[in-house]
Amino acid sequence: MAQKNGVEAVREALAATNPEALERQKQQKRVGLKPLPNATEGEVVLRFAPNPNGPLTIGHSRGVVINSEFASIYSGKVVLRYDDTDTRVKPPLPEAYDWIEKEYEWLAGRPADIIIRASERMPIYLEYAKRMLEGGFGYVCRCTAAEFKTLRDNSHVCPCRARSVEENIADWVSMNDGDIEEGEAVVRVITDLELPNPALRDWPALRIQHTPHPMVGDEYKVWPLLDFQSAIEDHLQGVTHIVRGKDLMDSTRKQTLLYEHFGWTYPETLYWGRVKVHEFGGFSTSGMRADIADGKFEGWGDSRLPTIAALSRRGFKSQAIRDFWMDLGLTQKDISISMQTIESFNSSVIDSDCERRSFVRNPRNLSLNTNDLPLPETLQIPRHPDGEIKGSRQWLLSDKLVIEEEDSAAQIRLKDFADVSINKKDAIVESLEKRGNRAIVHWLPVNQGRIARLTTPSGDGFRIDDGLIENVDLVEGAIVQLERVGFARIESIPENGPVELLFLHR
RNA sequence: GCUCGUGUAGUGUAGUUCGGUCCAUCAUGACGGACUCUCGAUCCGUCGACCCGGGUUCAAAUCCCGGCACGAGCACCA
Repeated sequence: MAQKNGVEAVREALAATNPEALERQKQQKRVGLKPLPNATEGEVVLRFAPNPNGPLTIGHSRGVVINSEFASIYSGKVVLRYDDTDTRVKPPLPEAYDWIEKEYEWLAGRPADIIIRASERMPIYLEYAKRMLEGGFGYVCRCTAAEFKTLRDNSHVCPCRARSVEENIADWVSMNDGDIEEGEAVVRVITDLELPNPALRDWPALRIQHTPHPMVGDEYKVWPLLDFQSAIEDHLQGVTHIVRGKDLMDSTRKQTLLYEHFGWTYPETLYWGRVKVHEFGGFSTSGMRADIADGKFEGWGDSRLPTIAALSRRGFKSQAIRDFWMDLGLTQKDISISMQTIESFNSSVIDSDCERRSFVRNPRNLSLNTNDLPLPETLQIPRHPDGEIKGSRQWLLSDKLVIEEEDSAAQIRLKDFADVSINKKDAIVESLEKRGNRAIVHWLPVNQGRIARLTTPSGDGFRIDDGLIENVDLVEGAIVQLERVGFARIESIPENGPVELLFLHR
């Protein structure tokens, strides 16, 4: 119509039939999370359930941020639950429980409302397993994994299903007594074998593990798998909404089947997609754990690792990580993002309260030739160029100074000081006023500097820049912006030896 | 292979429920400029997208059908 009769004709037609369409606002980007389905203010219970086989990674931080944000929107609660019911494949790391608790609090800005460890609640899960067997909707399967897979893939009934409740209970007791070896029995949930997704058919709920648990020892011989433990616990904690990765979609379906057996209603469930960061690839906790053991990394806080510990150590603020995830929102799309994006959020958070310092890499020594011009004895340089931080740093001028070798040019401007020309080992002052468009470089009077070393994660290793840092109010742990270099964290200021600087980002 | 999910600029993201000034939002990025005694910050501008093909309709990013691509699950891991 618009083509034939013009836009006005469309307007008129719409005015007659659908006036609202004309008043539509210009598009705007929705900010914040979409509302949770079926959520009641004050009654929302969410959960964040990591495996404590290592500290939290960037990947986990999405779960912390999204769940805690929803909780805050609805004045709800978040249950921090340690899913530590695997003693062998991904065994828990005892220190990780405390780490995760602290990292959760750091990321969310407040502690989790409830903290529970699955391994401490084993009697409950075992009791529910027994009820399942007694109720006839679960059975002990003595097939090997391979045998069962063949049956399952062909929708054939496992012969173990035909056994009586009494036989099942007898096996169950033997399993728990440790009389059946690992791999020789498993408890399954009875489902419809015609389910289109083979993964759901008679799925395994508990298996035998004789390896001692790092936290509770060898008290239990039968351990629940994630889908069983998680399902029971979500119900017990009154979880109303589950927000998790979409790799767990099949878990939702399995757990829903179990809920139906028990007569419970499954929580509302939302998902996010897989995330990769260009610089890191995926975030495998087990992989990192192995690499650390192999000595490839210095520890969980190694600045090359995508752990929260490393990020925080380098100087990323939790606010930036929250802003980042909130900007992404909750989508099921698999994405691959760049650290640059997170860095940009971090810059916005830290720039206005980071003091500036001069750090001269690869220093070239020069003598200051005053050229008979009257020079001040000291220089006053702002701590922050935009006055976000009041006050100035004071430099005592001396007759020796350094610039970066790479900045060597015939004529340069020593930032906040003077135009000089370089002649062999001399820096000859030409003017205190800035004239022309010569390059402005950062520099340092030699006696104002202190030996320092800047470490930058680079590929599999590190890049080290030795240099001189401005020795004014250096505070261990502080993040400063090294002029023309980038943000860095002051790692340590030893009595003797170089100040250690860890590069953050530009 | 089977099951499930997802496709909007380089990267992310809004809009899709309920079709309508949507020549499609915002951020980040790249490029250019202004400002600034940092290569930072700030400001201005430019670039750049509805997976493909049909269909319904006055009108499709949005609804329908069919493809294609990508991802995940198919563990006695979480």
